[in-house]
Amino acid sequence: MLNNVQIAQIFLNIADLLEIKGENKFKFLSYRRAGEVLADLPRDLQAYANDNTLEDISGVGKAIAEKIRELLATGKLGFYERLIEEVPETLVDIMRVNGVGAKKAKLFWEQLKISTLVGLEESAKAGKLRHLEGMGEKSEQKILDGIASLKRQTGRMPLGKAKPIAEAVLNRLLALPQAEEGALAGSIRRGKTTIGDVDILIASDHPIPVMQAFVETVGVARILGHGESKSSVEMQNGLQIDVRVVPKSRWGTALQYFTGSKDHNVKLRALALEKGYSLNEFAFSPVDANGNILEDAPKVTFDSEEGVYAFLGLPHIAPELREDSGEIESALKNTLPVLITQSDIHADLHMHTTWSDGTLSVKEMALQALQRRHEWIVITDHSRSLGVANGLSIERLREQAHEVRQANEELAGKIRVLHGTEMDIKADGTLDYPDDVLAELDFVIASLHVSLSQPRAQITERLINAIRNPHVDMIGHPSARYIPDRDPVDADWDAVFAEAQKNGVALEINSNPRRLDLDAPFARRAVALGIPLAINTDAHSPAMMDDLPYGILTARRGWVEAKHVLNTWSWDAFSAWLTARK
DNA sequence: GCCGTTTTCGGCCCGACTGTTTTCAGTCG
Repeated sequence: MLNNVQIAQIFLNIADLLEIKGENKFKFLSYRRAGEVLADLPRDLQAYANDNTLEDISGVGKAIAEKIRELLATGKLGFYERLIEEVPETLVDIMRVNGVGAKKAKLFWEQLKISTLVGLEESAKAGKLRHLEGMGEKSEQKILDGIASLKRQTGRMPLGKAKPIAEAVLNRLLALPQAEEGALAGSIRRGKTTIGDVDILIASDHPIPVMQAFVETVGVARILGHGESKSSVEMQNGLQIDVRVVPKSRWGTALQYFTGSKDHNVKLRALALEKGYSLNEFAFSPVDANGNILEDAPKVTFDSEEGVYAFLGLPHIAPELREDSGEIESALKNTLPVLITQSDIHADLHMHTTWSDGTLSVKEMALQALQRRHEWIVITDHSRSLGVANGLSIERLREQAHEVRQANEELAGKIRVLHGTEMDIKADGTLDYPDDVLAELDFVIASLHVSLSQPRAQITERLINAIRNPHVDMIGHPSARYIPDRDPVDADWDAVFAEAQKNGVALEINSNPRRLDLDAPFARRAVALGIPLAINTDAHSPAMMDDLPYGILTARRGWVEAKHVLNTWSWDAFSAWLTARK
């Protein structure tokens, strides 16, 4: 059976092929939008189909819902098969080359019978492209550069890797005397799990020297564009960075605009039009009844984002929510969530020590946690079957209890240290410690680490079996994905969530930027179902304790409030929750 | 093809940069 991502990809391909065909713009845009939405759903499309709620998905109407049903039922789509007989499917690869869009793809295909990336590269090398209308030597070279770049690319970069690079570039630009203000915008500011390219915004009345400094930044491999107020570069590690410079007086509209997402902005502009204004990155411009800008009328500008939203009659919408997934409707009704912030967290329920594969002792971890103002932590080393991580035998687990007790005595009044485990859910579905051992612990995490490619039924059964054990308090990194190398496990998440809801078992949002698991759409679903969450670092070293901001970003993207998260609660509330579970 | 607190029909965002042009189309975000 096709999964959501595969079905989404088919719609994205349809969009590209329809665009090449010259089909109505809004038609192919609808397919593209559907593709983008489907890739990010928190449930299987089959589940929506079963509930008859496919058309409740934003961007999915009657026609696309019908196509999804056909794909689910047969694994094929007649419409798509007929389309790729007309337009070669491989043209979508050509459109991935920087500088090649639908029109160029069509041109190469019709004039030179080029339908593959290899064919495009050969023709460009042979100097055949330059003679086509609208093409020249420079465009031909640009295409060759684009193909080379595509070959280097390893896909989107994890947030945790891209963000520090982006911040370093931003700080260099902010050090320039001409730069008045600067910020990361785009998907990094929204906290997306993976980053396609980096957007940086600088406020300055002297953009040219800022642009010059940017394209000369250390680590730049290639300059993709270099204008007065906008430039793009490709870094040596393949990351693309775009910088825009705007005057300080327009900072608010510009930061809003360049933070996106595209769909969020489209909705905001529609809202602006209802109020008689056209909104762009510079200002609100009054329009006439036909939507034409009144050139003589004064434009409205804002130096803060709050001003932009207020002008539209909205409270400020946090960047993490700006995905057009209901945030504007919610803002209009004044029912936006009060999103969790890092300062709400005062505990960490998942951390490792030298007892298994961590780098510090129990007390040393506790001292590190204390430095980060935590009130309590849970030591959760690996369990016995995870040999590669030096998992604890029952005997060693009991010895560790003594060390935890000792740390508590030494740190009394400063921080509480709880004794827990990150216990493996074994391949056969059984748990790694017997119930009587689990009963001795303060907090029990159950996690998947092995046999992650099992079929759906088996993975689901393992998770559900763990949730049903009365001693299990939380499922750690539930999908076990590892970005970008390992996909999430294939499970019936509807069933898993239902079981967690029934048993009051918490689900983790793991802050490790390679995990970020639960992902935001799943976190949002957990909130809707009233399943408690915990945002933990899974720290194996003190440095990893500082990954917490990534977990917070993910939670905020999932509309999570502090009250939904166990480690924001007071000690009394948390211990009462634990006691009630025992 | 989708969508609706004006609408079930008639809208659907818009500017910078590039390379090719002699005034603009294509691409991108």
